[in-house]
Amino acid sequence: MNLQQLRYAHEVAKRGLNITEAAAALYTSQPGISKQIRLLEEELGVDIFVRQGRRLTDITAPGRQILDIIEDVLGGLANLKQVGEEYSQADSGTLTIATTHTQARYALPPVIRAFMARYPGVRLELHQGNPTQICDWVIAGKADLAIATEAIAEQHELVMLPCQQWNRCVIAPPGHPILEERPLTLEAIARYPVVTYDSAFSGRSQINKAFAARDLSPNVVLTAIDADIIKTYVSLGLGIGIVAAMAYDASADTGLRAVDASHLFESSMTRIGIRRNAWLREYAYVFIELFAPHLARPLVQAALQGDSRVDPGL
Amino acid sequence: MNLQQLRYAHEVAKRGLNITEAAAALYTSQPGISKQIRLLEEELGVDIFVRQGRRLTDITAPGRQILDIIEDVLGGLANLKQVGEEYSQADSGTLTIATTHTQARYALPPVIRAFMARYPGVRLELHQGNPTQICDWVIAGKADLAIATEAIAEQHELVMLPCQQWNRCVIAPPGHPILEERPLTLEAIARYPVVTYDSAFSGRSQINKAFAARDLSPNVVLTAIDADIIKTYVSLGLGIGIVAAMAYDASADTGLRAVDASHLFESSMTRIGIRRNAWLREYAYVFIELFAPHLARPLVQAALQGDSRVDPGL
DNA sequence: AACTGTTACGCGTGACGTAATGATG
DNA sequence: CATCATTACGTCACGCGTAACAGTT
Repeated sequence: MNLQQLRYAHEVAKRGLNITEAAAALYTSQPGISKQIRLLEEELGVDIFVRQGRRLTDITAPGRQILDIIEDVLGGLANLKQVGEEYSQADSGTLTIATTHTQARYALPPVIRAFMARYPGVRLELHQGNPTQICDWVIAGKADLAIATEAIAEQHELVMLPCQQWNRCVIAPPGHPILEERPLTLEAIARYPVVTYDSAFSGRSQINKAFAARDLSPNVVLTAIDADIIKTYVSLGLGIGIVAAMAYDASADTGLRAVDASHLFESSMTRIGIRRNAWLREYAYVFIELFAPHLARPLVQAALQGDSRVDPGL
Repeated sequence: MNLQQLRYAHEVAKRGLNITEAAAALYTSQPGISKQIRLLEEELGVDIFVRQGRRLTDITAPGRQILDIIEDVLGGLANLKQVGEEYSQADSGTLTIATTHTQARYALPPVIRAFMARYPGVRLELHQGNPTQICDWVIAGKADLAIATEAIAEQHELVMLPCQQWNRCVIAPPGHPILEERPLTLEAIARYPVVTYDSAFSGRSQINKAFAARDLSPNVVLTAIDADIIKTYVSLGLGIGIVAAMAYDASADTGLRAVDASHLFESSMTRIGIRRNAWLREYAYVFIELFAPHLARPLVQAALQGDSRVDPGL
């Protein structure tokens, strides 16, 4: 058995059972992969892939289990490298964070500022995407941490740690009648055109749920993936906006007014997602704790080991 | 990086940092191991072992973490092989159980009989040892399951699943005055010479604890690692015995009488120990469920994944 | 006809074993 | 002097790439 064989099988599975594509991705030849996979299957005594004639069409039952284990093993190898880097260059390296616009724009800046001051040698990479992409990146090892809201129903490969709870507010241009509604109701909101998040983002599902529960269908005239866009169009008078409360800054958003809407929508939870069993660099733990002070290192480590007892409240 | 390198480093660490010995154990040459380990260290950029001159004297801090990860990776490889065997020969293979005399003699026979009837093609191996050895065997991959009482305070590498609770009884030759004590007390027991388990076994610690709590020091004249020896000497009149209740069989042990002692000693728990993240053969799950019917497969699997929420009461 | 996986084959690297050397107690 | 790790070196095998071949759509 061979590490390459494991990498090959993994990549082929990842690339939709296409050996040619896997070969290209790994900068090697198709025949090499083909052969090594057959050798692996031979050694294990089980086929991993279903072949119809000369084409891979599916993964066998044992194949699924084998690929799961291979993922663990390859994750372990990545961890080994991390340990090496940690000790050979403790204060330099890269921290890659996959996150959404909302987090990157409103929640992360002070954290990143503090982090950079503390670890000037660490290169920070911020990858922006939707919650699904973000999680995939972390699972694939392309990012160390995912930071998002509602980020996908507990994937097995990821450990999700609760960070902050946040609520929404309704924004409108000054003088808009919605600002006079006391108390603010869903029914009132439903009377005006609404601008809010795209359905893949920022707990848009919470918003839908709240309206659905009252049998209301808001007139959503525009959806965006970030609050800045929403605010822009609300200023233009396109409608009223529903955004994360943290996205409204009274002093900066002078052309807008906001009304708290905590009571209308279930609050959302920002979470950090980390690959299960991942080995994190020292500075990654520091980053996490800067972002969510209650997530102290030992807690995070216990959670990474799959200890579900550790569920740090909020 | 290379699987061999990982195996080498692992074996060297296991063999007390002796490359020569590791080479012998792996049927290869010292220079090969020496070189491959250096290559691994070079690739990771960190020393795993502390060298004083030409001798390995210790493991470095990163080395400890690296070796931990290596253990996981090698465990994964073992799991791959298991999957292969499971599917290539579903009903044949080997199940290796490490256990103590008490379990092997009194608790396991009916289970093993049932198991053998169901899986005639599976070779059963029973390795007998003390709780410490038993756990080590499972961790080292020499055995699939450990079955023991009080088997060591929760090792991180092992998942321990509670199986049965059991109590003790006092045995004595017919006519012995202890048999007339109603109710039986620790003080009464302390008046006679006692024969019981060796301190490494069968919750001997529970016995000590009970006496210590009353400031009594029983006159232990003989300790043994199994109940058969104890019973033999009790029959000879050497003293009274304290054994697991399951070890006394009124119909078979005609030269002995027993008195329940559940109220005197804290009850003990038989547990099954399995390597964390191990991949078990189908028949291993069946065996576990035969032994402890409440330990259904999904429960055991969840526990193996390190899900500590799963703590199946008794 | 285009695409994809498999077989055949030759090359080069790299892992391994033997022998020799260097440290250490 | 015995033990043990490291260096040096030759050998062999295995993984890889190229080329040709064989199914699939």
